[in-house]
Amino acid sequence: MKARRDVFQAIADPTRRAIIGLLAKETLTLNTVADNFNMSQPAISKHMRILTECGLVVIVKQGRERHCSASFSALQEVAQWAAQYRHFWSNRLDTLEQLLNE
Amino acid sequence: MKARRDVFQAIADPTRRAIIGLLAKETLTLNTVADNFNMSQPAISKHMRILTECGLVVIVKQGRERHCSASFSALQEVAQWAAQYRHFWSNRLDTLEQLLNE
DNA sequence: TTTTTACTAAACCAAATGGTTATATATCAT
DNA sequence: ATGATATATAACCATTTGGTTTAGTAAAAA
Repeated sequence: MKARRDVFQAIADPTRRAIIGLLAKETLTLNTVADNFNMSQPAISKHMRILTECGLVVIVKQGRERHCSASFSALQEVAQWAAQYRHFWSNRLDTLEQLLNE
Repeated sequence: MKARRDVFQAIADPTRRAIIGLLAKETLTLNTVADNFNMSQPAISKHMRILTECGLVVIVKQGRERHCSASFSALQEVAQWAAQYRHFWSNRLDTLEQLLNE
């Protein structure tokens, strides 16, 4: 697995986006997260590792359990990247879209 | 290559994000785009195909040239997905809001 | 102390990704 | 008609991805 994680690459996977969605509601243990998906616990463990490596999830060890919480500040990079192009779809359509919609 | 394209997966690659950045300034032919990167023309052709498949780029054939323009409405999905978690990092909301209101 | 439980780590695998080079094709210029 | 240009397509390749199963380990429960 790659050493340095990128948040854009982390959210590319739908399972990982779903994990973030779950953790937005509440902190969950790794196994509880895994219960929500149709895949093995080690698979979720791997996804969780990717999410922690880019700062989207923080894991707190509590006994034998791993309590996973989302850390949304890492999403700012994504939000800002998308937002820089916002004027292209907000006030007006870009010229090409205008052409296509005619 | 996968049949159905996902915008999250499309923007996961830094080269493709850079292409979007270029096309935000102006419409460019495929070769002109390729000139901006240290990779072959077929490589850019492939990236462009992924970008068109998820609606982020529209290509207009003009003679032997392919005029590529960004179509940013596909980014709304990304912006909205990130925005739903915005209140979690709202202490820095002012910065993002400034950006959005530009 | 023994056995569950919660998780990690390792070995493995098929498929996808991101690149290459070589070749084909259509259009434009001469 | 011939050659150059813009791009596509194909074949190929190494690496990454996303999953699996099978151990191992540490903590809790019995």
